[in-house]
Amino acid sequence: MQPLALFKALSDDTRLRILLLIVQEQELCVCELTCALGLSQPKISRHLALLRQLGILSDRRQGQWVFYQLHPELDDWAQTILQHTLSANQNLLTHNQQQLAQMGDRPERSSQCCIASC
Amino acid sequence: MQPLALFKALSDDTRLRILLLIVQEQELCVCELTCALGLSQPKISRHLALLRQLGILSDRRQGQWVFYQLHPELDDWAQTILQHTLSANQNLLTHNQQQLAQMGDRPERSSQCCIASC
DNA sequence: ATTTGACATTCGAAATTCCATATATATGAT
DNA sequence: ATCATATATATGGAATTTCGAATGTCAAAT
Repeated sequence: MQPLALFKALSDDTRLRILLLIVQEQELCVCELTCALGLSQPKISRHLALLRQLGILSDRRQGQWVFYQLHPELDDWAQTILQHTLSANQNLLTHNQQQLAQMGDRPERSSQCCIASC
Repeated sequence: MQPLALFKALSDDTRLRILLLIVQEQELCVCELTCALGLSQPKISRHLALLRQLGILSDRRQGQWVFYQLHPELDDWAQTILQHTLSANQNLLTHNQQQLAQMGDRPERSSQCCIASC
């Protein structure tokens, strides 16, 4: 991951918030992000596609939902940048986290579920 | 310094290199940057003006030359981001550093000079 | 098979960013 | 004063990015 590519990805408010929220929450689906950011679904989706193509995020489908998380093979330095940006700027996400907390009917995760039924 | 503002500043190759070089070298003047990056003087100058207006760089004039360094009041987290980006991507600047090393007639610094003559 | 909800993609318009060229200013030396 | 060097700014156009609206796709449920 070239520094320039990472910083271009981070130079848009929507993408920056998406990434910091995901760093914070580990994994979020499109509808949760749409709700947390209060933006249209196509807009969120377009930026997620960009972050996926860059190798910053990875996605997994679970039924109707698509969950995004940091790509497991994202360079250490990039992960550190994100982590450090988050912890030094927690206040930025306050409103988004409230929106997420108020959201009803959030989909359940079943990735690390019990053995048999999966 | 808002994260978005910093990342927008870093999302251009010229500005990214300028900043990383300055982090590495502490202080550089316009002609040194022009030489190290192999770009036109107006181009360098325009990006420096932008970084100055954002409060990322500060400048001081010394005779004919204007030297730029990281703004002393730049947020800690921003400095950390820059420092970490540099140390994890030293290879990016190899060519620029060679150009700088080959440059003749580099201006002398006299900021921390002796008492009387200044 | 159809419907529904979640998500992705396409397209043209609008906004932003970038650059090259030209020009202006400041300093030091003659 | 004048000239050369170093640096700054202004302008116009090209290239890139972003967005909204409409449309397409996929999976589960009926």
